[in-house]
Amino acid sequence: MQMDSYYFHDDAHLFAGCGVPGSPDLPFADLIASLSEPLPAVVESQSAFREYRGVGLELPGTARGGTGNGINIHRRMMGVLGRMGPAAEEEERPQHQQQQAAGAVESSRGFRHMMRERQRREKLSQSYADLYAMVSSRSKQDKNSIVQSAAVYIHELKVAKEQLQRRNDELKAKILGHDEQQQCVKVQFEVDEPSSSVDSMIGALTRLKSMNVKTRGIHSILSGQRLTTEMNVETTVS
Amino acid sequence: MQMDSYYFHDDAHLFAGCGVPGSPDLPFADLIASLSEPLPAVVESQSAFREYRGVGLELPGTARGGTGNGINIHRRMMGVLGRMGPAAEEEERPQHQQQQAAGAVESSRGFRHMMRERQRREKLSQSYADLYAMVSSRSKQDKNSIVQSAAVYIHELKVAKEQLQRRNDELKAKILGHDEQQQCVKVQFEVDEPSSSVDSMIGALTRLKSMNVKTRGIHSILSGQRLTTEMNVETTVS
DNA sequence: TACAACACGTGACTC
DNA sequence: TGAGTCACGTGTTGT
Repeated sequence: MQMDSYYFHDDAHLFAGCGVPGSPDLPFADLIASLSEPLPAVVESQSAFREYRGVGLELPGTARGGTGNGINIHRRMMGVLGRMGPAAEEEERPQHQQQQAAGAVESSRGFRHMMRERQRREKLSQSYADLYAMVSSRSKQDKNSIVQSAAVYIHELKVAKEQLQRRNDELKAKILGHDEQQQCVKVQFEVDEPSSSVDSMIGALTRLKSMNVKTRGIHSILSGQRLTTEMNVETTVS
Repeated sequence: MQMDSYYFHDDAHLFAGCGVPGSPDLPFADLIASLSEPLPAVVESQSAFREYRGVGLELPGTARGGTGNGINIHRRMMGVLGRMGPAAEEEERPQHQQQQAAGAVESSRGFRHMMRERQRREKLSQSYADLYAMVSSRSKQDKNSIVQSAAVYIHELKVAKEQLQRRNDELKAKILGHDEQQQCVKVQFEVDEPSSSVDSMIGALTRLKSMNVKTRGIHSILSGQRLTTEMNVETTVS
């Protein structure tokens, strides 16, 4: 008898989504959807897993961790071969406490393992959905596209951020006059009525300063009613 | 007899990685590692897949694509129930060409399916490795961490890029004088020798222009040897 | 010891 | 029909 070894526990329908993968608007949330109609308790195939890890021969000589991967499949095949024993379906066993406890332990272990894996998959699906929400404009809904698009998107964003940062620094340097392409020019003008023009010039200088025009030096000559001022201000070549 | 239904083809060891998942420096490339020692041809379990998709009952009444996810597990369970038939292990069959061809087709189909799935997994692992190279500084190596870190990283990069873009626009507006916080101030000065000062003023204006100081208006009065100029220039309050 | 993470083969489903 | 994708349960390995 060919057993499919699917674990259809009675409580499994509380967790199993078995969703529609190609659903276009719910990409990876099909596991969360709870089932509406209760299953009428068709099978109790827990006993089919009684021999679960029954003849697990261990083969401790396999060097784990490295390049020797071919041994693993051999090992597993040997396990499959060794596990080809009697099926032991749901007939009454000798009710020794040891066997009962062992069976319960084994069964609960497998069940917990399955549940953990199911939760893990669900969590991963949620992470996929979250990531897809970030790249949905440039990616398809399948996992590979999501991961690839995320990688290229992160790369693009990194590059864009870097050159934006550079451009920002350039602009800031331009404003602050810390550009190395700056030049000094002479701005020369004269005002009369220096008693009042001083204030106006100070105001003008203040304005110029507020315009981030940095003055390198000021040479002023007050002669009579005229104030001749020569400023070295920094400017930049465009 | 319980059959595990693992597909251990003879050529399978050419592709099967069976890697070490927790290898710390090769996170997802363990599939690529080829096997060194050839397996000495232990089993030929192709005939175990002779009844592969033998009793696939279809249940066409299930509305696919939507919220009806509970039907799927029922359907699959019905499939499992219905497939609990005679096993048909490796005994000699009547060698009809039709059955032979069918068996070859089925077997090769299952094998190709397995290979495709293996390639798909390998591709996905490569994508994971690529994505991990993008987020390796802030993520662990497991899949869930990679996907989650990628999501939050993309979010952070988006936010950073946006505010960098905003800051950039602000700086650009500050430079170009397109700030809405700008004010007009009067810069008033006078020069004599207007015949030569025109050029100097033009030069000064050019310099001011090259400094991105935008002039709103110029009012010049030439009286005698003096040029009185009043400019409205835009400036910004800090 | 139990748990977490993974790769695997497989059936279901979609296009 | 066939290729592609997915979720599933399972065995294995590292912590």
